[in-house]
Amino acid sequence: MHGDWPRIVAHADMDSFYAAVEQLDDPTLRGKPLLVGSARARGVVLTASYEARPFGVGSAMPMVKARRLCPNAVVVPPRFERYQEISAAIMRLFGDFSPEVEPLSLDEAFIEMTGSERLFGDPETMGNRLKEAIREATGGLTASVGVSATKYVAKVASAHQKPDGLTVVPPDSAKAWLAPMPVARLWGAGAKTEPRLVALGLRTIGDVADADPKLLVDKLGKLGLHFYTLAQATDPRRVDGGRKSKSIGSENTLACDVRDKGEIKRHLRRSADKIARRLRAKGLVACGVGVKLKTADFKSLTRQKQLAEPTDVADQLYVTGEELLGAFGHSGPFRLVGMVAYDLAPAGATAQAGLFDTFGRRRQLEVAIDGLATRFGGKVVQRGEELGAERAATLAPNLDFLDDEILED
DNA sequence: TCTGGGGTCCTTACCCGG
DNA sequence: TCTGCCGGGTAAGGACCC
Repeated sequence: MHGDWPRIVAHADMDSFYAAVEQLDDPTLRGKPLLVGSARARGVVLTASYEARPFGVGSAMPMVKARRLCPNAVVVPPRFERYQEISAAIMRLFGDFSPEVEPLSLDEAFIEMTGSERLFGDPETMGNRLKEAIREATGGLTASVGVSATKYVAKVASAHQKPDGLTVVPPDSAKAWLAPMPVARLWGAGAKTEPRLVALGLRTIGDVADADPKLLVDKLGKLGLHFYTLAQATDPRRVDGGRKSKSIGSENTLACDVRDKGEIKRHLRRSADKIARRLRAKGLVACGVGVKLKTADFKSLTRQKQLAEPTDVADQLYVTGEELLGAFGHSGPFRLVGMVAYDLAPAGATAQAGLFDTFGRRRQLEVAIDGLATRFGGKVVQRGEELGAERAATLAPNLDFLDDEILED
């Protein structure tokens, strides 16, 4: 029935997750068209229940438009903590199936199932077991699952039959299975890139698979090669359960556009508070801060800056944000104010050191403090990423010197 | 009809030092 | 000393995803 499976990758995607959770928690909402999203001015639909979708409403649609299309819909504001709670339970459940689970968002994840046939059966049985486990653990939420030999095909497969679907695509038929689909299904081809592909005469994924890869790279750069690889169904990316977040942000679209510096600063302050709280909750510090403004005509402007010292303190984020505000050569009005913390590193675990590398250039390094305790077990960390021994030796040829520097702190 | 909030990744521009 | 080139690092912006 199925030939060689060099790898087995599952992709699980919860069906209209936020709306389904609301219907789970409040039985009176079941069977009704439901829109989850802010009902404030300028709000959009986060998720529409399946009962609402026949009216033509969907994610990212302005709430006013959705209500016009579906006047009988119930609108409820999102409860992210609740979705997070259920998401965490589902991700833990996936951990019972595989040590390699890569969440993509609250409601979907890749699960590396290679080598698990003996425990969970053939790919189709695996998929059914995943679905059943989710239903049981959540008290009735459904997921759509795709199983194939690569991440991309598994992801397309999970979307193939929704809701409550299971699609298994054996590796030897994956390329042919993708071929008739429109190029918009390529991961990374959105509103801007899809027309570019069509303009090149490429309408289906099969067209891209048969195209000259040199032409694709020439016209689309790295993205072109990415599309070519996807279209061959040979996507080599591994399921990566160890991804760390690279930034934490908070932004707000205002009820009406503002010019007033004082009001902009108040929003900045709120974002700084929120970000600092989330940094501390995750045990992280930020080494950089950015401010984002969106003009009334939808152009987004950003300014960013490295911090003198990594921080998880709202005041320090805010002070830098305030400074950056002066660097915008635009007086508004603005419809959105936001802040981002980036270059995240584990809090407390690192201290900064400036030192000169073998080329005599000054480098910012961070040294794990828990490593200092054992003096010779120290890891060298740069921007939160552990450096390999070889690279660390190049940047910091004398770890003793580095230890001494830090111990004097 | 009027466009959210959370992110990631890529490209381009520019500065700096050698 | 000036100029060009190159590479690394950083900043800004844009496209995309859910």
